[in-house]
Amino acid sequence: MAQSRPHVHSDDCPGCHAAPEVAFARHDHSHCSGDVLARAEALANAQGARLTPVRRRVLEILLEEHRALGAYDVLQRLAAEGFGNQPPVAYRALDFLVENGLAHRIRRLNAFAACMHPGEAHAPAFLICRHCNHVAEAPAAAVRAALDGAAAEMGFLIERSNIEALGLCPACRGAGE
Amino acid sequence: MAQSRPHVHSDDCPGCHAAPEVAFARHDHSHCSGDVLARAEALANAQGARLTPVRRRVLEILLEEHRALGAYDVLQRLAAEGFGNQPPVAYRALDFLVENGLAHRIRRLNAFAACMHPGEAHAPAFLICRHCNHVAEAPAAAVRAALDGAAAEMGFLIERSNIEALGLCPACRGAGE
DNA sequence: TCTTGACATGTTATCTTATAACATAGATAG
DNA sequence: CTATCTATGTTATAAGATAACATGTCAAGA
Ligand SMILES: [Zn+2]
Ligand SMILES: [Zn+2]
Ligand SMILES: [Zn+2]
Ligand SMILES: [Zn+2]
Repeated sequence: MAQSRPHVHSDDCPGCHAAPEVAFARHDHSHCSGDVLARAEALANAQGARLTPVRRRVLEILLEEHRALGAYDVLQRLAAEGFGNQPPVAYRALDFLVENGLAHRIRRLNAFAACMHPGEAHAPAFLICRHCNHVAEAPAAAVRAALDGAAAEMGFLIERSNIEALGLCPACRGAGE
Repeated sequence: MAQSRPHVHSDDCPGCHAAPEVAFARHDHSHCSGDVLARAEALANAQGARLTPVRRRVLEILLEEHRALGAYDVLQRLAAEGFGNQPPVAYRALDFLVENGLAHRIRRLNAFAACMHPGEAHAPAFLICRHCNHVAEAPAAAVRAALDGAAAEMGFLIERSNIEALGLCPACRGAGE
C-alpha cells in the first residue's frame, strides 16, 4: 500500500501544507501519505541514507496511523509482521527517521509522528489537543526565527528545537471543550 | 539559608532578567535564589496554594543547584533529609511547583528547574547546551506570540507550551565546541 | 574469490522515568 | 470535637529507553 504516484498539492489535503486550516479535519490521507512516502524515499537516497525494510515499514506505520505513536505501539505492529520484537528494533528505526528528517519526536507525548513535509527544511511546532488527542504539525518558521533571536541575545546558538503546545483543536473548541 | 531579604535587580545577577546575556555565566546565585524563594512564597500565598515543607524544600533544592534536576535526583536529596523516599513524594512536589508557576519541566531532559521569574507571567524557552549541559531560561514572549499566531491560523487555542532548544552556549562556542 | 570492515538487525538484560492505588496524618471548617 | 478536605507516605507496577553483545548482510579491496 501507499505506492509512489504523481501528486498535486491540494487545498483539501491536510498533508499539503497549503491548507493548514484543515489539518485537524477528518480526511482520507492515503492521498498525502503516499506522496510523503515517495518523497521520503527520494530524500533518503539523496542523503545516502538507507531506507531499509524495517525503517520503511515504520515510516509507513506512522503514515497509516497519521497520529503520534509510542515506540512500543510501533514495536507491537512490527512484531506482528515478523520483524524483531524487542525495543531497540523500534527505537533504532525511529531514531533513524528522526535523524533524517522523516519523522518527529513529540516529547510531551513520548511519541513519534511522520513528518508531513520531508525535505522542506522546516522547524515544526506541534499542536496537541488535550481533549481529542489529535496532533498537528504547524508551519513554524516564524516561531523558530523568534526563538533564534531570543537565543542570539544570550549568545546561544540553536541547533535543534522542540516546540510543542497543548490546547484545544478547532473541533473541540466548537464542542465547548 | 536562602532567607528572604530585600533585593535590587542587578546587571551582575543572572537571576535578574535584566541581564539575559550573563545567564550562562558562572556566578554566585545565592543573591537571586534568595529573592526568588521569597517571591515564590508570596506568590503561593496570594494564590491560596500551600508551600508546605516538602514543596518548599524541593524549590530550595532546585534553586541551590541552579540547574535542571531529575525527579530521582530531587528524591535522593529529600530522602537524605528525612522526607519520604518514594518517587511520588518528589513527583507530587514537583508537579505542584510546575502547576503554580514556581518551576518548569524540561521534557528534553526529563528534568525540572526552578523558575527564575515566578509570577511574571512569562512563556519561557529553555536553551540547553549540548556540550556543558547548562540550561538557561530565555525570555520568550515574542516566541510565544509567534506560536500563538501560527496556532490561530489553524483554529487552535494554546493553553500551555514547551519551547526547548539544543545547541551551544556562549562559552562552549568560544572554546570551539 | 576471498577477506575484511562497515553497517544493520536481533536478542538479553537492565535501567530510568512515571503513576496507580491505598493507608496515614494534618489542617480547616462546622 | 468531628467531619471533611488536603497533603504525605508506602507498596507495587507500568511505561519508556538504552547498554552490551551476537548474528547477519553487503560491498570494497586484496
Ligand atoms: Zn515535519
Ligand atoms: Zn480536539
Ligand atoms: Zn520561568
Ligand atoms: Zn556550554
